Amino acid sequence: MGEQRDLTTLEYYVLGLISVEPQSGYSIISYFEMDWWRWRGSSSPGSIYPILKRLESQGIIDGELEVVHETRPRKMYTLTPLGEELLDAWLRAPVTKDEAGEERATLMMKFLFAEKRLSSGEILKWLDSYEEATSYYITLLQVNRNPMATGVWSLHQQLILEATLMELNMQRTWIQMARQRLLAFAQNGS
Amino acid sequence: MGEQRDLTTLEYYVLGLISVEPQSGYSIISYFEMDWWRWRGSSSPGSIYPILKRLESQGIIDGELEVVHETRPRKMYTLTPLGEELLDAWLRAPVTKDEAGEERATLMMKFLFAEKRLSSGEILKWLDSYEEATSYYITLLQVNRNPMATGVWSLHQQLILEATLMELNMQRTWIQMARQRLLAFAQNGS
DNA sequence: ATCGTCATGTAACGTGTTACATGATTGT
DNA sequence: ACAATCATGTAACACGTTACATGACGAT
Repeated sequence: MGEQRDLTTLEYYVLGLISVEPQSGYSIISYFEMDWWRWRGSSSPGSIYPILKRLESQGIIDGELEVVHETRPRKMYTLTPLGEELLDAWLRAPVTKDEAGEERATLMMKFLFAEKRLSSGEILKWLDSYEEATSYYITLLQVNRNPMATGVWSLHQQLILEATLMELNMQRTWIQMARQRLLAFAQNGS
Repeated sequence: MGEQRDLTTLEYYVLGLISVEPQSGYSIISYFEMDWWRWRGSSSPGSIYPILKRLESQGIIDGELEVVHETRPRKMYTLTPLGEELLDAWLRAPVTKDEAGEERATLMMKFLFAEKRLSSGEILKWLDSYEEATSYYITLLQVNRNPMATGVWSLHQQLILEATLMELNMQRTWIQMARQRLLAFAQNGS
């Protein structure tokens, strides 16, 4: 108990994977190697096994040797109540302005794990905060866009600003689309 | 000289800033604090000063105390020929498939510093490689998109795939726009 | 006189990377 | 018999973060 230090993104990723179903160190590493939706970081044994030890010693996950039948023994980890609490708090946390500007990969990761752990109401609330943070950034950047026309910014700087704005607008469009799909799903389960 | 170790992204960032104009440790830190186009990383004295020492000891940058007039003394760094060579090689390197999927911020940083260091021909070639890498990813993901319809993917997984595709398409659109603007600029300097 | 800014540094720390080591089981 | 895969670990290292320390100069 005592002070609860902040977990790293990688640690939350591990928690998320375990929350979907119990995992061994090896299965977590394999998952990172598939890497279907672009999470940066190779995550070799050198990071995963120490993380599992760390989380276990803090009572966040619980590992026990699988009953050996047909296959080699492996240590399967599940979330403890504390682990569930930490993960859910992290998933529920509203998106801040800073997160909207960077780290889309992390946000998508949250969104992925939220599917099975949060209620649709909570997920919609989270999307709202995401949209708000994104909109905040868009207006902020558009203020900077004016001097852009007057030649304060170089050509490349202008183009980079343009790219950032395009990305933020894309994010907003996606959020709206996601919300509608979630609502449609909730209504007729299609 | 011996083996030339790889520089980190942060080190290249520092090189880029110095290439634009000579910098002191303090001015570099201030630049990071402005942070106008979203580069992740606070970059406090604890990282910048060691980097400057490291780069200087390797003959990549050259620092000398500014002649003191009116203001306090500070160590201003410039690129050595080796430093210019390393920076330019990094800027010129074609975008790989991996970089296209992640790290847009780093690519934009390259694009920023390329403005003053590469010829427009080289920049256009770089954009071509960027587009190729992006297109590669788009086709790769669209293959994965089919099973999506058949219900292998969960709703959230589908949406995340959708977001990734939207981002990649946005990047491609931006690349094409950037190319046209660069060409227009080269022709009539508007 | 004192506060904020300019300016440079260091020391402890945490975390992820790289590389290595081990060994059992399954497939050919 | 041998290679590939499953499975777990550790030790050295590099890098960035946090926090601290120092001090000169300019403004109020």
